[in-house]
Amino acid sequence: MAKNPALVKDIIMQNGGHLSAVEIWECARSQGESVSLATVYNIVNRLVEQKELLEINTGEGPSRYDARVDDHTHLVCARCKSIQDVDMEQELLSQLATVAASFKFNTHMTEVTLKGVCSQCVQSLEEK
Amino acid sequence: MAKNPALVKDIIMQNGGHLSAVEIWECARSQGESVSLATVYNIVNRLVEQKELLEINTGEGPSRYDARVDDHTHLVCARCKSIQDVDMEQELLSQLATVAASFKFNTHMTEVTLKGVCSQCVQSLEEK
DNA sequence: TCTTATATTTAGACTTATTCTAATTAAAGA
DNA sequence: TCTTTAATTAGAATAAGTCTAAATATAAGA
Repeated sequence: MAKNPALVKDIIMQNGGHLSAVEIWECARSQGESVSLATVYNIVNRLVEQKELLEINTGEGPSRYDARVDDHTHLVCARCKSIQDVDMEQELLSQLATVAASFKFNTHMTEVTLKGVCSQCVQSLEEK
Repeated sequence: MAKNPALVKDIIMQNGGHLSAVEIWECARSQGESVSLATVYNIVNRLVEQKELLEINTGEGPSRYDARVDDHTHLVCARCKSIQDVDMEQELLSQLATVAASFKFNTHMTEVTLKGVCSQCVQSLEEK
């Protein structure tokens, strides 16, 4: 993988923005990059620390890494496991920050996740 | 553990409301209940399905189970790993639901988690 | 009651996701 | 070049949870 953690971000962006470590690894290998899974984990962990990637944990399956790192909401489909990014209103964010501050909680990051069924899955369920 | 999944909920409530399966298990044993970890997992999984417990996944360490199941926000401390429940304004919830609906996303549940440092940890950090 | 059927519990093997370790390889300085 | 430092690696180790098949308990029927 050479000196290129940017490649990891590229791979993620070229593939919908939300990949697991194993998916990144498979993808890198399929493009002829010789890299070990351990290195992929090393790189994504570093990028997460540096806030260049966001780690998403849906509570099922492996962590996935999001190339978009600004505050936003995730729509996680329980059926197809897809993750959709949605903008978060600044107002909503500041509301949450205010609540947290009232508990003297020093917020570092805000995660908003809606779990449910995405439009495509709703549709394919209706067709049956 | 006899015929008593209610015991699991009791244990959780008597211990701050947010326990992992292993913690529930240890606690049950320490009160003289003979139960295996597999059974604890069986019970909590069933209770989560029945929406009598909420599974919380902080992305670090094991899942924890929350005895409070209505929509609310979690303040997760990165330092001491504590989880604090905070009421969620209905307005905020409906805002999120509206956004999701605009993507034809069929929301089943809403998770809002703020990660940061809790008041106690902020304090003990300042003392140094 | 005894017998059988059904449900619950269990220990331990297994799986998955991830980290750790120690060896190897590559890069950078002197 | 030789030496030091950093990056990468394979594979072992760990953690969390599930699965399986046997054991145990419970319930139901005769």
